[in-house]
Amino acid sequence: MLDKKYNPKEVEENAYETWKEKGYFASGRNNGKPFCIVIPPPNVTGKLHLGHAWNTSIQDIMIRYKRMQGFDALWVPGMDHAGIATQAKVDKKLREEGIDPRSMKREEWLKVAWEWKEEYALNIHNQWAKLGLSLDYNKERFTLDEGLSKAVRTVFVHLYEEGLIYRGERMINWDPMAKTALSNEEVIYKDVEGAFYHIKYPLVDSDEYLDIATTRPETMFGDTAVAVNPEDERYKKYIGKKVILPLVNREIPVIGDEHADPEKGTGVVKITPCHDPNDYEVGLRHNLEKIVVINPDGTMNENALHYQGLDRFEAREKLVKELDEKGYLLKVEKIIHSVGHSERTDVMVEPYLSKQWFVKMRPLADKVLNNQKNKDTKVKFLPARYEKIMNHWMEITYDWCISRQLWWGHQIPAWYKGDQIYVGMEAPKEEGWVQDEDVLDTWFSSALWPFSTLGWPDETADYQKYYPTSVLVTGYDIIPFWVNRMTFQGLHFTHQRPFEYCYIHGLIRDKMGRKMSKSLGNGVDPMDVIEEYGADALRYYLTTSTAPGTDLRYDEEKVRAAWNFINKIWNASRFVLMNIEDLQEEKFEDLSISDQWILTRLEETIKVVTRYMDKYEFQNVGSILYKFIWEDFCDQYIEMAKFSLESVTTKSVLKKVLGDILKMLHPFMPFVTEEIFKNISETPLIISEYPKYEKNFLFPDGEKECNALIEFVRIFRNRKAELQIGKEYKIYISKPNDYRLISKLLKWEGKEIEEQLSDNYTIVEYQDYQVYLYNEHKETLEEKEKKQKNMEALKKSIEKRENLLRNQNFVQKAPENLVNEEKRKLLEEKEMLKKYQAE
RNA sequence: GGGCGUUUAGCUCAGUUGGUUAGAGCAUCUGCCUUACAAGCAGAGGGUCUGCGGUUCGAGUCCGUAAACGCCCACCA
Repeated sequence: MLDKKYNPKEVEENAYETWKEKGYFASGRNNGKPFCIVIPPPNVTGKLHLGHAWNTSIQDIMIRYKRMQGFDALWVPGMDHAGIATQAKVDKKLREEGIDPRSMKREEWLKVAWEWKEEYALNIHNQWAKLGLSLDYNKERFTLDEGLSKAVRTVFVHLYEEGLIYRGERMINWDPMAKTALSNEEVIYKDVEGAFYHIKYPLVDSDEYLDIATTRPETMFGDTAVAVNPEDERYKKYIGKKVILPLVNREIPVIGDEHADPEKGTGVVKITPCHDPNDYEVGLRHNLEKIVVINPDGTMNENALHYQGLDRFEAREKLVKELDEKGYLLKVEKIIHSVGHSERTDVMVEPYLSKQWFVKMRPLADKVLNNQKNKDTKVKFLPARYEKIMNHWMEITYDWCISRQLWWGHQIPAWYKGDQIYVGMEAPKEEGWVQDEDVLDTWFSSALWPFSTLGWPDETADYQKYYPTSVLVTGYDIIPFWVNRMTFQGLHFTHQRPFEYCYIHGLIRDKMGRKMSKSLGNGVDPMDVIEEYGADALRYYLTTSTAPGTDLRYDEEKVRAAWNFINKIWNASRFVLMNIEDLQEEKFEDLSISDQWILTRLEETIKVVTRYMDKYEFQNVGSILYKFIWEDFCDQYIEMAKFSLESVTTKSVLKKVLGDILKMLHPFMPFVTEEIFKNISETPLIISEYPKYEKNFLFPDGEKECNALIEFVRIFRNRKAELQIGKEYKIYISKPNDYRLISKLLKWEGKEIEEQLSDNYTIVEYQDYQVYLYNEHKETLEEKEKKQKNMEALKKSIEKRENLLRNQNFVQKAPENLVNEEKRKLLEEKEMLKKYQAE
């Protein structure tokens, strides 16, 4: 029997271990159709946040639902090594211990990193358990494990051989803090305060000068030209002349190039090929000299005169001062402009000329775009509009810079010997080959996740059975990083989409709608929420509060409301359990109208819930179950059942309805439902069969009759409340009917009288039910006003309906049942009005 | 500059291919300790569905347009 109070801590304590030990999370337990989800692997950098809790709860609902429906459900767990992020954290930890991480040997450092990984993996496992996620731990993978590394090398070698991976010197995004290259997707543009520095570049052999506006004066040491637009009347006469680079006193040419926009700045732009992507292009067109002035760590190098060794921002400040003192600074205009920042370290990204590995994107992106045109093979987004985001990125794509100057990751399978280069699965056998020091972008391995976790490139049984996967669940923010890349790698290497559906959810925000972040201090730890309200309440709240694809504002009040709902279920279950203790064999004979009503409502609920579950519209499932359980089952049926608790039929119905409710709720709130279900079944709920819509439990006549009864009770209570009648009243039943159930429901404290009295009564009626209600007090003034209002509303409604029915367009074009319905209502309203008038 | 989203009750959000009087939770008001649950029960009030125009017998829903807020992309000397 259940405790008097619902206590999530007790309920959730041991269930997870039991499920896990008994093997219920494991795939391959039955011969059902495969249903597979691979978890978006969390980074081994920290703890899971609310976004993870949301993301994984959604997946667990899908998996538990399909498992109960008899699918062979596989949910693949795993984690991501998260290159830059993890390396940054490990380095930070080492520095705090007084160790310079870069002074370590690579192997030693990796040992520390793996220890870090183990520690955080344990942490994540504990959190998954708290959340109740039914992951198949037999299949767990890590992006750096052997199998996945093999997949990574296979893909790299293949793409290289196809010419889709190349090595080249390009302008890339450089993170001076992590000292590594980044892909374009890892650069976040932020508005920052900066300035246009107007600098005087004197023309050679002339008193004239050009006014150059730049936001980055410190790169001037690397200027190798000044550009004007060839169409610009103001400046085209200077093309071919030379200017003197201030302080450096180097002569550089004035060139004509369309990159110079007459509308922007002063119309004259300095060209620094090594420190600006556009300037780099200009440099190539005009064959300009390339001068690097900034070191990989963001300090100025030997080309920056006496600024050598200074940090780039410090150098800027001092240089501007010097230019001013020497009369080269014309003016400083403060501006707000957007500047690229590293996603992980948040430092300003430096455009940098560097030799890196790239994936040639165009052919791969085209595969995605073409595939999305095919209805049968495309990745189906839920909601569908997110397909546009994928397509957009695939249209504008750039070559993907995949090499990272890090230690934590898959080392690039390329070896060098002098000018020779070898790319292969293993190191060349001969002496003297040295492997590329760099590792691959984390997303390079994540992109293979849906098939590498299932054993690819080997044709394993799992790969054959579960691939392509059924659904991928992720937030819209990582479509460009991850969804796109999985899709093109999947299409290229497995010739199939990696997942049939891509279910997109939003981001979690705080109550004010702001992103949760450490700096704002508005983050919420899901473990704290679980501690207070339980995982079931958190899961139900997260998964039923918004429509797919929209953001969620975290609101503790709503978690409390979810808790409340569970408490209600708990109490209703207690009531049922304490009354079915002696039930031997279930019988569904001689069903009362209330039995028929709840059974019919149950079947209808099963039908609709199943439909929405199949569409993954959990918000709708949530509200339907909430209504059915709280209003239909608790407020109506249980109240009616109280008057026939000794009946085997009533007990049977209570048990059946409760059982099916628990089954439908289980994917959302696995712990509490399993705990209650123990009391009514030998079979664990997690592997029980999901309810099926059964027509032989539909009783439309009984349902209708019971609806009338419920409606009459509602009206009676309503009238009684309006008339402010207390316990003292008399009733006269004017139409013969079975009023026993009603009298119990209404707790008619008043006296039933045998004949009708003449005054101070109100008729309460609905369909076949009619009673005269006598109160001690006269009708109040408000009551009269109310009646008047009702009459007016009725008259209006009647008029509206009459007009509608007079409209031949409506009568002819609208569906017949709708027209009939209108007619029926019109009659009903007219009759009601008549009665009002008669009173 | 290009694209997307949001705008519905005091607050947070639902609202399916257009079809009863637009719903829920929380909050508010009234009355109840009715023995599963007072974290509850029975009732009540509260909406120009952002504005304007159109299509339609009928629009919160479809189309056009304007506004506010938010997001993504591009540019940013």
